[in-house]
Amino acid sequence: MRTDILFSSSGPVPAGVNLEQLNESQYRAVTTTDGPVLVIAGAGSGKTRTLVHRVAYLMDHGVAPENILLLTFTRKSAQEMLWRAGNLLNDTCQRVVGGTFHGIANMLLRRYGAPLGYGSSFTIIDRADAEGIVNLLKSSMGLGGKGRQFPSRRILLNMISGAVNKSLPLDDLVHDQYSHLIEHLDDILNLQIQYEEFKRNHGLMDYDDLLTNWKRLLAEVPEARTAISTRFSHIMVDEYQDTNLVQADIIRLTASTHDNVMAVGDDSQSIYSFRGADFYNIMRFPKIFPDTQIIKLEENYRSTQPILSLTNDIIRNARDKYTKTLFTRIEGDLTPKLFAAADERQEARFVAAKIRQIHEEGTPLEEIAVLFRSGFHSFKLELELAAGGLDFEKRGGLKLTESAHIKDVLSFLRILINPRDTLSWNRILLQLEKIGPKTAQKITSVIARSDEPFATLASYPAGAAWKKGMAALAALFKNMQETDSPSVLFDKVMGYYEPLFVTLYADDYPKRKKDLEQLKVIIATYESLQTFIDDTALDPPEVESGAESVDRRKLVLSTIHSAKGLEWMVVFVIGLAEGRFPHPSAEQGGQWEEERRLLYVAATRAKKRLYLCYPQDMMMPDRSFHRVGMSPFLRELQPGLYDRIKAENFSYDPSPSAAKVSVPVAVKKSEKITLDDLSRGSTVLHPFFGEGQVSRLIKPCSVDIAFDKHGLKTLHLDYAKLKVIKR
DNA sequence: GCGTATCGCGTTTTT
DNA sequence: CGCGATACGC
Repeated sequence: MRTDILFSSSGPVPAGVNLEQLNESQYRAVTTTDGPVLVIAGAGSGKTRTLVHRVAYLMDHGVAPENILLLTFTRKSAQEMLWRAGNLLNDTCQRVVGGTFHGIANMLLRRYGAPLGYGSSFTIIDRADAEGIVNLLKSSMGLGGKGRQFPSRRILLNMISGAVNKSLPLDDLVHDQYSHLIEHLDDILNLQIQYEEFKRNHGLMDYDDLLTNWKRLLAEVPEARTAISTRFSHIMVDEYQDTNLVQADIIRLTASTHDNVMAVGDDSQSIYSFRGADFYNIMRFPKIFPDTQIIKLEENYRSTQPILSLTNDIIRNARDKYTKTLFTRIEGDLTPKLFAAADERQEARFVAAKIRQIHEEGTPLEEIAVLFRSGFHSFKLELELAAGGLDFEKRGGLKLTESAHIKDVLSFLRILINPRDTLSWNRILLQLEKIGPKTAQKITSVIARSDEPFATLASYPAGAAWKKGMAALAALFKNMQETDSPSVLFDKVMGYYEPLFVTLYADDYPKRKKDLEQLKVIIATYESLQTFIDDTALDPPEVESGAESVDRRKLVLSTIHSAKGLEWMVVFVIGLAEGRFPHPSAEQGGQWEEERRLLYVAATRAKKRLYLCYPQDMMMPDRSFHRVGMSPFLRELQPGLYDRIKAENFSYDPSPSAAKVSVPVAVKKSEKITLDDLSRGSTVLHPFFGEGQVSRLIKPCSVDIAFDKHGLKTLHLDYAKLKVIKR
């Protein structure tokens, strides 16, 4: 057994182990084996590293991997940790049980049979499906008519799920957060009842149900509680500040026989209260688990001091927080920059031009990110980047499983698992000619009530116009019931769907076709259709064709929420204007503080350079233009912590699309320049900086160039689009 | 008159 | 993408 290998200064280092150094606090956290531990960790303090090492440490001290439960919020982060722990031990950690709260809930509920009358057979529905149900119910209840200001289904769903997660009656919640909706309270309560009933009748479980059922399993079935609690002797929870009350209860109950819980979190990064996360959970942890050891991780391993000073100042005015004093030993002195653009267009151009410049100075594109509050804030920038030929990846927008054509295909498969899945039936029926919402709903309601749904479909009295379509559909399902291999089923669905698909999406058919091919690859890795369906609802796979994943040198555009836990060398935060950040509806009410933390999360993603940008002239909801100031969070900052960039000091090419698109193409086609093509004193031409002389060659492929107009720059030859004028 | 097809526009954040 | 308003066909 390798013992104490994890703290590099205190033990022997076995060969082949890629050891990351731990500091003293991290080491203490890693090596505390029994009893509750709360780790308060600042941004970039090596939380993940600490958890990874702890998994390895426990296994090294005789804890069987299957007794370790690692709870995270995204599957990606669970996978990353297990992979790194496996590396550390020169072994795989596949037997460690690591996953998302929802994934583990699904596993346990199927194993023990879900309480609440579901049995062990249910279909997990994602948020879009839940919205669909609410919409369906709204129209059947006659709500949302023309003149009435009934709240949108998104708000309704947030309220319903908020009530579950916060264990509050819905009317309290409405008083608390949605006072402007109080006149609709009766309708909302009624809708909630209908929604719960609908799910139960159709064997559908949403995210909230997964958790409440897990909690009830633990709380109400003593044998299950004992079995689960003894099975998982060590529980670790990442991002504890993002847990809601139900999740906190789950953790307490799961640990009921041993209290071996280690929770890691940063109260300053709590940004998910809208989905029930309770900021005070992390404050309460020591009370829930008496004798908790509290360990603080205060050293920052990500950002330079100027960035850290600015982010500390953002959080300085927060109301409640654990006091942490973050420090760093990372060197670097680039002060964060603040750019006040005239309007959105100039903001977009500034960011695009600056990205191009930084990229050509040698920073790879995948080390640059642009962050914003809401998905649509980046629209202008997306246009600008596309015009300039810069490749980017947008996150936090549409997921693969949210695009219409993928949903279509999944619907067939989901019906096979759960023939009473009304939403999927609806979707498929609507594809047929001459069947609209009304007809589809009629057919669906008959099918859902039937004991033999497929037979009912085949014998449904079809109208003359759509008889043929119905017959084809019935034939497909008859055919599909002959096998249970996921990839064979997929092919059968495509045999039926492809002709429809071509006419349905005639305009962008090839692009969507690629997505479907990708889906086929993913589905082929599954042995059971059930697992595939669950996974796509819980954590949709990313859209990434094989070719792109090899060469993924892409700039990232992301909502701040989707950027949590990640880091980049260079980060731009855009749209930091009044009325955009904080979100307008947060201005009164309890959301204000959370918006501040959101800005904190955004700014702490940056390692070396941080740019804060805002447009001074913006279109308002009523489509008029108004002059606005910078976000109130920026106004609070001490002025010395950032430099202002004046708009007039930054010139940009007024016609980027014509000039700039042609340059990269031409350079790509011609052979790449290497160090052999250059020597000291060579004259080169750069599309942005103009002419300059090479002053120094840096192995393996960088050069210093003194530009006539822009001074000395270090450029990376793989990225800079240089032309040699004189060797 | 009911139901289906079509076009234009606005969009908080999401496991 | 999805909603609402409007236009067309049975």
